[in-house]
Amino acid sequence: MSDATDHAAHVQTVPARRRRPTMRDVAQRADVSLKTVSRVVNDEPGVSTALAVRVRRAIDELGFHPHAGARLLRTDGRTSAIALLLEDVANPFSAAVQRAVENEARERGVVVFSASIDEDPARERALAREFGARRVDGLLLAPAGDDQSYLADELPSGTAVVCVDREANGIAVDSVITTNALGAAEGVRHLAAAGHRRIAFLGDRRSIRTADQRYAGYRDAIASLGLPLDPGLVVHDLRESADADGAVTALLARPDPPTALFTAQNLITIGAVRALRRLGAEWSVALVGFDDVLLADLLSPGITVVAQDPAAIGRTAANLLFARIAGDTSPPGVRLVPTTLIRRGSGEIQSG
Amino acid sequence: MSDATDHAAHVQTVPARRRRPTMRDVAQRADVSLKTVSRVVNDEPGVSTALAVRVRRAIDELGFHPHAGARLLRTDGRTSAIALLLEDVANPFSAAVQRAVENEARERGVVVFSASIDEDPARERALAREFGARRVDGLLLAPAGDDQSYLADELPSGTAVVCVDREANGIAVDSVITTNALGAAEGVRHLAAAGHRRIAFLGDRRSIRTADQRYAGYRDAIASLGLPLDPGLVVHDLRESADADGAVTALLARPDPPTALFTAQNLITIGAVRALRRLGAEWSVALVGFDDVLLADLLSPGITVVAQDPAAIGRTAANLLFARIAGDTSPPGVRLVPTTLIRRGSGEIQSG
DNA sequence: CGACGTGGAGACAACGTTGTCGGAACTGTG
DNA sequence: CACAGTTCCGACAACGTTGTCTCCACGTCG
Repeated sequence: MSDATDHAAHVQTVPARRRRPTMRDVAQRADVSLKTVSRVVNDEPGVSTALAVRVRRAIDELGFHPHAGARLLRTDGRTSAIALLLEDVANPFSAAVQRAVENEARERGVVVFSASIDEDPARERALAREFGARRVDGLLLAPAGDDQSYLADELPSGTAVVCVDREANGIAVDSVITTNALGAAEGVRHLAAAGHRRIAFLGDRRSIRTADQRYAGYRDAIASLGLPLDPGLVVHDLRESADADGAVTALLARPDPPTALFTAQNLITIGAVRALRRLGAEWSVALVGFDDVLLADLLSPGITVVAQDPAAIGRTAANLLFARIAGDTSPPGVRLVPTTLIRRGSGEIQSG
Repeated sequence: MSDATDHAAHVQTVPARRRRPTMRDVAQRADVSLKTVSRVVNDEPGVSTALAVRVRRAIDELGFHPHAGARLLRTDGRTSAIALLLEDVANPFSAAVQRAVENEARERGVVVFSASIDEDPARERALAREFGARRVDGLLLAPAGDDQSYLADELPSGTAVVCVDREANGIAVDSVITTNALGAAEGVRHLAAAGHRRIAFLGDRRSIRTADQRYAGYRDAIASLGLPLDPGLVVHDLRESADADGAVTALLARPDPPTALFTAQNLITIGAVRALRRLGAEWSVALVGFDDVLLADLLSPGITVVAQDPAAIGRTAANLLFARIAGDTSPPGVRLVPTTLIRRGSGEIQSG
């Protein structure tokens, strides 16, 4: 058994803290001027090979590392860093977006600061300020609050901003969002096509713009299908899996229960599935969820979903941001990323 | 339908790029000295209220934002930033670790840079250098390569380092890791307790230390149970879900197939489940997976797993790192985070 | 042989901030 | 009124780096 392998051999201890060597130290050791060291470090021309070698040896011997902050100060250029503010990096959707952004950033040698907002507008603003002070080149933001006009105050002018997953409000910036209303409507119509007339809606807080758009899609689809909109079948404000579980349990206990469920967010979908299982109703009540879930295909029945494309969202947003950083000044707009209906069984259960 | 809501009203355009205001500009406008502005910004004593008000108004009018880089340069203090280098932020395990680290960092007003290494040692080193140049206070690293002695060269002296999920090699730093061998052994013994004698092992690349430790646990358990170690039942090098699917298919096609599977990583577990389903063997072949999977409880049968505790790992590692940053110089060591066996059905299928 | 590039190298200032110190304007005391 | 003690404020230097300019030692060409 070897959970903690022995690594006493070849250990190189981290040197004790001391003043970090600077270019001046290198210059002294190599017996050249400060500027010559700078030239070598930046691969500027105009240094003879002999000197360059001497300088490089001094750099190695001293363990010199250029100070990115000082360089930035002098050049006042880009920091080659962007900030990514998402709802919660642990949510699979956010994680996929983050990964896509990182891929784009990597290609450009840009690093990514990331942080979770947790649906807290105050935290959203504080984080924006924080990263603004660090002079990020751009900010990718999934807004939690309903007004982002504060960005004009908190961000140094010149900081590019692109919103992901949700639109910004009160400020003119690009947004990249899922076709929430269209996708939700498609999911609802899919259920109606299987004969369902009593389709429940289970959603997150309506203050979340995407949640509201998905509800709008539900409402529109119900109306265009000529079905009555029964407020008793609509539940908002579900924040976590367990809330959805409870809501489904309550809905199915009604005298006139729904025959189909539309769950408007991934954690809600999971809670609903749990409830249906417990009630033994997974094969009698139809279900379509918004946003895909890992393993959804392996359940019985498989979960039919309106899948988002987080990778496309992240990629598109990152590209827009880098274009802005590079100087693109075209009028900002909204990019829509389409959804895909994936049939797996739960959404094809017939009514009655 | 309203996926793109109209936000033409109340739009406040981002000002065009211009020189960002500095303290000097503020000083000029408020008709005070540069230093007085500095005092106000940092809430230092020794400024009359009247002046402070004037300065603050000037700051607002100009939209001044302190330059974190310049401040750092002067104080040569902490950057209040740490870097988090994980295998892949999109993997649920990594995402959970990241989230836990972020929680700890948030309490301390520290921001987190994060990046994915993707099992590429060269990238690991490049990222370490990158963040070192940005003078992060500390580095949280899930090493991909098998030697981290390069850290002594790439990192400015004084940068704290703690390894997560995997131990470092060639350098004396703290590590926080799961009890991989013990956990794997427990999973295997659990299968043996259900009467299985032919238990297959499916694992990732052995170059990954955790993968190797889990295999060691498997081997030790098999030996201590007095079972023969059949090399034909051991498959390494499974990199993704599909690889595992193929491996299981091949194993079960053998004349003497295993009656139980131990899958040593979450994606491998998923691939194995897919294969079992396709072969209709999910109720006849037992399965225990290492690392938990979302929705594992809703499958039929539920997937029995040896669950890791990524939140505890992240929390512990972050706390260790902050202690080091604060000056803790006690000898570095390895912290082990225990696993938990969660019985859900697939691991309790009896042999024969 | 003199004027002229040309390429290598260094001196100096500047980026935006903060620490140190010194000075001016008050206050209260003998 | 002289004096010390406060309180408030500003001049200056420094942090580590890079842009600009200058200088010097070459060779080269007319």
